[in-house]
Amino acid sequence: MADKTVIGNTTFQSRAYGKRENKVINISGAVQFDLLHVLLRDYKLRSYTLNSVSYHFLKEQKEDVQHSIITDLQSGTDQTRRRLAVYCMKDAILPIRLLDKLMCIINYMEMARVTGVPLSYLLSRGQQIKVVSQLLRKTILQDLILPSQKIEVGDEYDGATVLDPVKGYYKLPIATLDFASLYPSIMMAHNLCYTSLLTKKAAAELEPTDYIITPCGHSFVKASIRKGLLPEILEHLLTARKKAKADLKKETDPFKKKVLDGRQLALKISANSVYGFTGAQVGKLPCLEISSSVTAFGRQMIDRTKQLVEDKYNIKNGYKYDAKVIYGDTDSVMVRFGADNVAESMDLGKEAAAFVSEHFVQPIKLEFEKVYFPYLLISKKRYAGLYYTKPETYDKMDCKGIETVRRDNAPLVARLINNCLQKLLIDRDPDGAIAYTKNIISDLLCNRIDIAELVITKELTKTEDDYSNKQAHSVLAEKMKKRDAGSAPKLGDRVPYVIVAGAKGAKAYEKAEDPIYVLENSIPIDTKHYLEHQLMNPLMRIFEPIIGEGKTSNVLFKGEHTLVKTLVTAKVGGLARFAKKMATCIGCRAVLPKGHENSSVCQHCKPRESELFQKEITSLHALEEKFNKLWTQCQRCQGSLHEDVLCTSSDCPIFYMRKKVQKDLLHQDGVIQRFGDFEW
DNA sequence: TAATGGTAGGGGAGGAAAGGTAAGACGTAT
DNA sequence: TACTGATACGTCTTACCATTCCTCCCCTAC
Repeated sequence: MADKTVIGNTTFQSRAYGKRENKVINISGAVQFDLLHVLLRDYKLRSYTLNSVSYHFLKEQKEDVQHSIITDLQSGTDQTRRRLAVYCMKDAILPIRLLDKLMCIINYMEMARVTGVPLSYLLSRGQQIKVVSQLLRKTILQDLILPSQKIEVGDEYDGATVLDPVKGYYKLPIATLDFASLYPSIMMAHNLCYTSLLTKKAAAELEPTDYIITPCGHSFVKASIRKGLLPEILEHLLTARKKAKADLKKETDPFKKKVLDGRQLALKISANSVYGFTGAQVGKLPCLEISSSVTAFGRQMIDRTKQLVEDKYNIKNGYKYDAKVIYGDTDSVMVRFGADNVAESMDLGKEAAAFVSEHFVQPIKLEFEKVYFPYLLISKKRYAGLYYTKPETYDKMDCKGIETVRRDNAPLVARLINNCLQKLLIDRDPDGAIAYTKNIISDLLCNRIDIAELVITKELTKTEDDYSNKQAHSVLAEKMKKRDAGSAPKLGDRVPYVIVAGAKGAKAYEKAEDPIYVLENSIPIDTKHYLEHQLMNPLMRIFEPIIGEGKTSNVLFKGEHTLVKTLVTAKVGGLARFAKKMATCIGCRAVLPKGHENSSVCQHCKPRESELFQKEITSLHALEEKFNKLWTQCQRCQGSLHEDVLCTSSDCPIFYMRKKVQKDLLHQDGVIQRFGDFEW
């Protein structure tokens, strides 16, 4: 007998995944596997609409039909109902294709098997349940019972050390040494577990050789006396991962290769979340003695590593150069050995990794991972460089923390910075980068940048009332709710917006607007805001170390390219409401005298009227051609060349272009109309 | 209600507070 | 000579601004 299916509300909240409100239904005998949740958890994207995700992974789009049109389509003709059906079918087929392509089911099944939780838990619950499940698997073998602890909120504990970076642009290879699975290996090496934790009293009764005292003053009994559960779980996970990695290397079939890769990834994630579990204060079994000891060991180790490397690799000890640790974060150190070629740096890196590993308890191991050459170190957690794993060629350009990998800026910024870095790091062509940047700035100020490139998105992490400061995306979300509650962003959604021209001194949240609304109402963009608040600082940060402090600002932001601004006037709000539009001459833009408002040109330009008419006709044709191209492209996308385009996909650059050209076309048509009585 | 991995850190934006300046108010001397 | 009004000038208050600092918020590194 099947249960009655009912709809319920759930909220899920965690620091990693944010807060979301969902509807749930119970279906007996079937596992519900929501692709949206998979994507939200596993991929960091600028937008999570089916359209945008499909384009991202499958390079395929679907028609986006606004909910208000659906009723019209249904109650229309056979033809419109057919379109609705196609739309619905696409809605169903795309998720399946995505599931397939991303191998979601396979990876999630692997995870479920490794951690021992039902498949549905992986999407409806957090990380903790997986660790609890593994703990229970172990405790049952040892006849232990997991206590049901009352949750009490304690203080936060100290985390990892981030070494102060020696900022700058490095033209010498920088070797990177990493501890492999740092926190799990610390827990294994020092036998840190609930079952090995000693009270002060218990420690006093033991021989000093039987237990260790961690850097933050907690005592744990050694594995020889009693081996902890957590180290056992971790061992199991990491040996399984090693095996999966070895199998992965042997495997030739690309499909099975992906499966094994998914498996080893799942194992890595599980191992890492064991530490997080002990530090999760709002959790099943928090144990800050363990988590704070783990981080304390980590802090000690990174300082030690820095010292060991710098003390050994110097001219005094017979090496060619003095090595210098220029940066390090949690489990890694970046070393400038001084060698000027990648191969030599790699050799030194490998040697140093082996040397340092000797100084730590098994299974802690420092590994040589890669060389950056050249390397641009901007600040803590922000750097870029060419990534070498073999001496011959670089594998990729690696960017950490900077605008190219962040989702909370305009795509224009990410693209510009990325291209500049390519020119600076790969081509080593600062002049080319500067010229390119100037071009883009000029394009921006002249309104030649496509609006899709200017859309900023931010996640709505709480409801309006919970925000103590006004934020652009939350204020806009509220505004959109008033316009149309159905399509407005909800809690946990990413809100797209652009900054439009507004009164002088207006706050950003007053100038944020829905991109589609902007298009439909031809609201001008505040290009200056984009230059000053989006482009300027990131550009300064990457250019300054390379072309020199002080002069960057002059080179990039002063000069002709910033003067070609076209004046834009707002059509809504501000003073614009009181301004009266005057008819101007199409030839010279002079204001037409009273009584002549309907003419096309002024007296002065009259002789050139036919020439001007030709010019306007030409640009009309150009626009028409452009529009036709975009229209056909959209028709192709919707899969029929015989029907109107209804799509309003706010993630599609073509949609924005089509809308813009449509507006331009209308305007141009108006211009032509003014020549009305022109005689040939 | 039950359930929600961790800390470190950069950087943009808003908002309060402290600081600077010009205009006006007021008093005084001539 | 006494009184009054006009003017100039200095000091204080006030309103308005730009700047600084702190906090919130988002996102990322590990």
